[in-house]
Amino acid sequence: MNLKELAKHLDLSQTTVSRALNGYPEVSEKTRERVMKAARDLNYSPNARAQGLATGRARTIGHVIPVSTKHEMVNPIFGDFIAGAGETYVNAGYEMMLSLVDDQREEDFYRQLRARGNVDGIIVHGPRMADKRIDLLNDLGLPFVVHGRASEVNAPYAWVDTNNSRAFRRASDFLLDLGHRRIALINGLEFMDFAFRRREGYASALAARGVPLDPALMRSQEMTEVYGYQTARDMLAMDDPPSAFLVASMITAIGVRRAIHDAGLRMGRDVSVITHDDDLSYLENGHDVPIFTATRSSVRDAGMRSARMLLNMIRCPDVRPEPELLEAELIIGTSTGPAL
Amino acid sequence: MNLKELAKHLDLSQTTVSRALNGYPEVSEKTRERVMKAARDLNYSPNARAQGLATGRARTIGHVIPVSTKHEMVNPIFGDFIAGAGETYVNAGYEMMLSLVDDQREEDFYRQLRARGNVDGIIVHGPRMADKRIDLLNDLGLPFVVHGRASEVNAPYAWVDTNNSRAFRRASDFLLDLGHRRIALINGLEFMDFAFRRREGYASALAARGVPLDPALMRSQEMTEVYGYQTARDMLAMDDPPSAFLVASMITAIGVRRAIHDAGLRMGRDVSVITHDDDLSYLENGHDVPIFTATRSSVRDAGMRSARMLLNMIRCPDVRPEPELLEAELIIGTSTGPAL
DNA sequence: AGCGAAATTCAAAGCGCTTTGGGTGGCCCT
DNA sequence: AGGGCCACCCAAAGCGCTTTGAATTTCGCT
Repeated sequence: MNLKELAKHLDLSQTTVSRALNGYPEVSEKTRERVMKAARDLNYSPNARAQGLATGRARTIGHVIPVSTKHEMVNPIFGDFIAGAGETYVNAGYEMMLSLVDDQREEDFYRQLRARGNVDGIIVHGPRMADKRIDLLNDLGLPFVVHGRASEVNAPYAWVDTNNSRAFRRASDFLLDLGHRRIALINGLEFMDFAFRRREGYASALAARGVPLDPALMRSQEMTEVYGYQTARDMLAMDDPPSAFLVASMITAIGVRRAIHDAGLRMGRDVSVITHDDDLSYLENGHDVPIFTATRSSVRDAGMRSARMLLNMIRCPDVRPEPELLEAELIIGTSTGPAL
Repeated sequence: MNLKELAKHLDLSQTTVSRALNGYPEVSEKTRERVMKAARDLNYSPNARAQGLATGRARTIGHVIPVSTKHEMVNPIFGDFIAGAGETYVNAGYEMMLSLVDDQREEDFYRQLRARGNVDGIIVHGPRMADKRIDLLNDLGLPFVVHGRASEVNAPYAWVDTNNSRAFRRASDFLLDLGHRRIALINGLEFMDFAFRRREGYASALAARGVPLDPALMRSQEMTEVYGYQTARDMLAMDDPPSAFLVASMITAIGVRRAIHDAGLRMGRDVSVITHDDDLSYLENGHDVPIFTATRSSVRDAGMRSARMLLNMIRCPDVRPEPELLEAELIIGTSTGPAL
């Protein structure tokens, strides 16, 4: 069933039918009703490609997740981010296209995305510190929103980000206030911008109290459970072990907790742990009492905000969007206590 | 830059340029070279929508994830599945479209997907036991592959699934062999097909040894960490607590482990735990020695297989694909031991 | 009844590509 | 020299929609 057939069936021109369906005023209410009903009955939906070709807009948003050959893990926050964004798209009548792109051929990929015209805008995931993609996308003139930021990029661009440095500075202060001085940082990969910022927050807090940074207490890796376990285990076995851990994700923190247990210690008494909590749906941080003291910021919410921002940019191309900096809450759980 | 411009630039017809780019034989190697080079230089890529309109194929696969208003969690396995499938699509020149669809309006949604023609095929996620979608999709004639199966559906369809009942039967047998008789099942939502099958495997193993099923030891919920924790905590507080837990996911098993620790018990000595392990990239089950005894089946691999199967179906519409039943490995870790 | 404006409706062009159904020229063969 | 066959290239139609510009109908008023 296509427009032509529907029009013939109704004994109307394609023009009128198209206008009736798209809510144009030049068509009488009576015929509009008639057209709508017929469309429903024959369950007609316009062909998206044809519509796109005619209008020049794809009504599709691209989500591009970089995968490097070395680190091909898909960040577990992805599902929740998508859930938040997806909801927004559905309501606005947009589709969501997903692309995993090898960071070797990123540039090519974005150019093609533009040329092939299958998206009206894109969401950039996992920005690196001096991410080349931002300048490239600005050049291409394709609307985009970055989930996160790229520290060394000066050009303006739209982003939605958690205040990572502030969050980790507060978390560090909290531990310092409890008397901790040997505080380990179990960070994400530090070429990722968020991880870099978290380290900055941590470092500035320590510096403000005159606590020297100890490279032996700072690790940076992909945020798996095993990474948390091994790192904590190794650090706890040091001559001068940390009394507290600042951890970049719940998953990693769970590994840290395992190492603490294995070492026969108790979390929150013998060793303190603060983690960042993305508020993932399947990984609630305890129910009544939080397990981990945590800096919490909902990634699902970030997804919703990013999507909304991007749709606005597409709708009104000339208003420059205000970036959104989301503050993380500091949630006090049972995983922290005074230094012994 | 579009085909017309490129053709004019080369002083050739659109036909020839199109044919040169698409590898048709009716064009001399010399001009093909020339066309290719020009396309690269001017970085021309054909407009996907126009191409789709002309060919009638979208070169896009839809992934449909059901979200109910009650259970709006996105399954954490999703990222890994997508990673597996995505790789396959990239190599085949296909795009991936994601849709979150409320299970209230599923039927409508699939009809529209078909009518709007923005995908050539779809992957069905999270099949329920008597999933209506399968009959619907068979009617619609849109190629599809189900990740999982739907027990009460008789019509033939293409699927890729783990042998969940076998896996849980083996796991149960393993526990029974160790002398356990009070074995708790902490399952996923049992209207989900995989969860139903797992319970069957568990039940049949117990039945075969004459161990009666105890409803007090069987729980069915969305597979979060907190669910595992609360359930295990409650069960361990029973007068006649279980000596072993059979758990539906690593995340949930981590909650179970937490409850065991909190109760002052040791996993693998005082209480045994077996979990299903989807082999997620960020949640490796220990490094050298597995933490959990587990039934393991890579969901990433399932993603790759599903994608390949679907692409084959699209390529050769008349060969009926062979469904793939993947056996889970039983990995022996440190979380199980003889019953006391 | 007649006129102009407003309300409807329509035919046709165009979006950027693929593909059908010819053309044109070169070359071999008789 | 002339016919036939390739190899190569082209013009134009068509995919299903939107939108422009024009045609038709309706209606209020004088």
